[in-house]
Amino acid sequence: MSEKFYITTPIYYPSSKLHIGHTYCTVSTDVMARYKRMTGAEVMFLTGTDEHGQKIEDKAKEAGITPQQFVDNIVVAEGGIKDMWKLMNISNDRFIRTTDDYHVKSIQKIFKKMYDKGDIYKGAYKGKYCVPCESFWTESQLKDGMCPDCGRAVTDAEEEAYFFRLSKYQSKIEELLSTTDFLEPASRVNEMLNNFVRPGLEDLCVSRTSFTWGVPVDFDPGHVVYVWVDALSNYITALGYMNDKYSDFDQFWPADVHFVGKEIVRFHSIIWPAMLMSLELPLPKKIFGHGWLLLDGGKISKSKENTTVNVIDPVVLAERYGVDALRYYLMREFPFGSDGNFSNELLINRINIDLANDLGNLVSRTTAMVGKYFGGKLPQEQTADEAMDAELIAMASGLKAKYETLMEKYTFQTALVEIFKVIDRANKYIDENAPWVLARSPETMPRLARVMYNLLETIRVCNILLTPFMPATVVEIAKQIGSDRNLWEDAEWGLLSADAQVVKGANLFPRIDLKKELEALAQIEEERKAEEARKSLPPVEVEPQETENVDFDTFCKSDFRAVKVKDCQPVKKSKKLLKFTLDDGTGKDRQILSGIAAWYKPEELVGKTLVAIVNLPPRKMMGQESCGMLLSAVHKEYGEEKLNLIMVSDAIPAGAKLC
RNA sequence: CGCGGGGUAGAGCAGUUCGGUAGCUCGUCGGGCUCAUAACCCGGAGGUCGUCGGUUCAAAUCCGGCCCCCGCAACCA
Repeated sequence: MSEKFYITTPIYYPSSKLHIGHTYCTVSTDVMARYKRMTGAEVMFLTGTDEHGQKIEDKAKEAGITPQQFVDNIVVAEGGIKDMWKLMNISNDRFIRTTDDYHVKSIQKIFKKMYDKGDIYKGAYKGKYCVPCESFWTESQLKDGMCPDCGRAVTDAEEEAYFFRLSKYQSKIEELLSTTDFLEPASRVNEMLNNFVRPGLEDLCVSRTSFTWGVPVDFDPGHVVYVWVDALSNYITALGYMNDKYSDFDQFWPADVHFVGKEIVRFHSIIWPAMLMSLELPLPKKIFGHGWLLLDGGKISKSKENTTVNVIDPVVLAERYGVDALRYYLMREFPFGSDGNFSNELLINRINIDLANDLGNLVSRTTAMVGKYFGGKLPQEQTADEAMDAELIAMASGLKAKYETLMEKYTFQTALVEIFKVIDRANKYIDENAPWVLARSPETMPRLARVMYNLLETIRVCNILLTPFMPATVVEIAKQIGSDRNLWEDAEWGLLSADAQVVKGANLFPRIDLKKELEALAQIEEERKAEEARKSLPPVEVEPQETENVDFDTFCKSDFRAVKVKDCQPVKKSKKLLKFTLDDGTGKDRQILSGIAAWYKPEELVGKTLVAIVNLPPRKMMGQESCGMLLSAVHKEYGEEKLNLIMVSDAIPAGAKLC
């Protein structure tokens, strides 16, 4: 009986378009799934979408459509998530949507089962409530003790809700994380233990009454199941747990691995196993938290205003460079498990160096020579040269075992590095043997034939191992070298049939002009941004005016003065604050901190005459005292906040009162 | 002492689990080749592996102190 392998991506939240980070995660999972399938395992590869929740309900309302229509647009409509995975050549066996009927019914049963067991109980959700917004907030979400949305006062309030007894499983979870390799990479384990588990797990609120777009709690109208139970359970409902839609739960559960982004490691390594313990089901064998793709801005464009010049739309990138090139880059550039910097420049360089210069060129020069010297078919008479051939053959022969070890550990980057070491060696082998010299004399033709054969064999073995990463390209390469031995068990030396028909095909990976391409991408991105802004947002937006009057005396108490900037510095560790040393006419320096670092460079403000209110009580920010506040005009352009400091004529002396 | 990640050649990174000649890509300088996608191959220059101390025959790697950077958080009068 063959080994089974169940692997999943997270189910993504379709509140807007997916980006390259989602692609990264899904491609990784696909690579692993394809690898396992290749080795003969019975694979179940699941991905999907998490479609409920307040945010989607709100967005749908905004757009004037039903939540179901809204998610359909993003998930199944043309250019939606399903299309995107098709484009990326994702080989998922199943796609679950939490709005699928069978899932909804299963969730209700799961919820009931945990309730009947006593692991879910009815309690009160205590929090701060903003009446106008009809929203609950936690203490930490509040802004200066006020509603973060509207800025108005909040009141203590309680709402009836269901809770999951997470606390009950504390010690079991702690043991699971600290004594097994359930969660990888290990660096994430400490994070979980120190931050969440050891301080104590609190019971988890698993229902809401504040919105309706969710799975209804069938025994208590008005309540809907909150994200934890609804979303995490997808991994079992998609196999048919508590539903009739599928029936392979017994075959595939427990999952062999859940690939997840580091932001949701917490849910998968703490809440999910606790839920499964409650349901008395086996736990998945592993949670693997991969890293994030970070964007490095400002590298290409120096402009402060527009730092995001990287096109990160995977569709655009795949269209321009090919799906396989993009897949390769994602898997080759970053160690799976830690963060990496995504940039278009790295992408293009990687394609040029590895795929065009090394792999593509190797295939090209090899097939060209077999065509040129032998008309596409190698003769039987071949002469080996032990000294010349040994290293190449050894490397190619040993590759499969190395590769397997690395793939089993999810170290995709290193696996690819190993393959390309062999490809590099083959390029060198050509130089060492100088086939063009061998071709000059009839006596050396048998040797030439052997050299060619060794090259074809090397390409064939590498090509097989590249299958999970570049599923389309490997088919083309196999065709060019005339190989019909392309399976996992064929990744051994010496299997290419004697009468293989070699044909030189089109270039697999044309070289890309880096400079031109970066410019083109920057332009696409700019156009896209402008387009979006025009479509969805007003060009200029200002705050609505206050309707309440302020009495004259109160107004007069505010002391506004002209001040001159003597010095201005960024505040350490703060992205937003600038520290001003000001001349306010009193002869004593005044220090004010202002959150405007996003709009101004410190040095450009020195010497300017600004307006400040000087009789506000001093306030500490980031450990420093701020005495007053600088006045600015604020508005929005295409949804983007704009801020302009009030600058007045330098003819006005420091300390002049404004009234 | 809020939590975590990191500091290795001009740039970008691997190596740190389990100490033993410091490696890869780009760039740069010089050479070779002409089969190939102006690609390929060889060689050179360039590193006190953040810093100080400890353990050791031996430290990028283990231990301790410190400095700096980046996320999260906080702050944003």
